[in-house]
Amino acid sequence: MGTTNEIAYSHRMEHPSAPTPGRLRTTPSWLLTQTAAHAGRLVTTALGAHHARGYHYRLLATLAETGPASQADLGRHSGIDRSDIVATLNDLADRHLVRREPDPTDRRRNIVHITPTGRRELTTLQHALDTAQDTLLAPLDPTDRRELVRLLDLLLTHHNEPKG
Amino acid sequence: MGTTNEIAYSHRMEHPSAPTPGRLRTTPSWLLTQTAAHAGRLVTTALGAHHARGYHYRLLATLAETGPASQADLGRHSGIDRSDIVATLNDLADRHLVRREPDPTDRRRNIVHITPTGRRELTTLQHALDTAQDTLLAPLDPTDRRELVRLLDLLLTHHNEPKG
DNA sequence: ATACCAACGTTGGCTTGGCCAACATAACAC
DNA sequence: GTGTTATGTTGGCCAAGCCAACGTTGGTAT
Repeated sequence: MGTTNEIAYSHRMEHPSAPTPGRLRTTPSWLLTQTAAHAGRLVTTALGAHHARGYHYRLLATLAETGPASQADLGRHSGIDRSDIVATLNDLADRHLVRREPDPTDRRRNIVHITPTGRRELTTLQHALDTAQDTLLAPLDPTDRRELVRLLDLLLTHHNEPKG
Repeated sequence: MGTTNEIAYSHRMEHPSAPTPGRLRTTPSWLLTQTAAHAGRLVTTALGAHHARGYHYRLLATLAETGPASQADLGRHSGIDRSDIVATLNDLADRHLVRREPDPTDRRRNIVHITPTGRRELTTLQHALDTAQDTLLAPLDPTDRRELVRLLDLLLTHHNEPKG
């Protein structure tokens, strides 16, 4: 525990690359956030090539899966805050990837539709993302990839539905 | 591939909690960023109770491991940008957890020392973080935990040293 | 019916983490 | 000496994730 790490440091050391710490390399939260950062960079780059961000893809994907939905429902399904939904939908609507229509049965709600153009854009983004996944998982064989997905899914499921 | 997902949606559906999408649940980058978000919340909360943020802990931990170091070296070891190092060190120095001294052999550099108080604070933060790790990994048995760490470490190592 | 409360879309703002550009100073290489 | 590189620092940007508030509308209880 309270070991005093008075390591004699050599001034003029020439670290070639980036010698990563030791404590952190076994800290799950550190590993998660760091790998997530790498993943995020890959995804951002992949989507950025098509002028999209993570929220754009997430909303299009959610919309394609659930069908037309209210903004509140979209938020619940995609895990995006109501307020961020608004801004993202504005972007998507400006590019005609999405259409807002009033819900005749509830004048508070908008029913959001994905347009054919939006569906095409989603396909494009999906391809870009698939490539990014491959780059991300490059060092893992198929078995390890499935294992990783399994473990992460376990964590996500557990922390999403606290139930009690 | 291009399957048209025209799912008939039931207006007035009463989703109790948050029905997560399907495409995303098998997308590694999504799983990573989402679990990382959960991890981040836990860490932020844990550290926040002691008025610290991630950068504060990272710097203190790095400092304790490497011993006194220049700010540039700290940045390289911790993976934090030079400019962010400055601000974080300002915070830490204000709370006397860290001390900046001029490097007599190189007047550009500061040699940053962790103070005894800083070391105590680090221990406190470490405890808080350890607890957070347990909360994070709650649904995983020891074998799965080791497996997760192994896989994430593989990814991190691969993406950190591109070698080429 | 009236009063109350909950949900919706929207606006605006805030925080973390991660970047990048620029600049003055200082060290180093030629 | 000239030019290049490293350092600390300032200031700014972006994406993701939040939260509070407000006006409008629906539903519920009285």
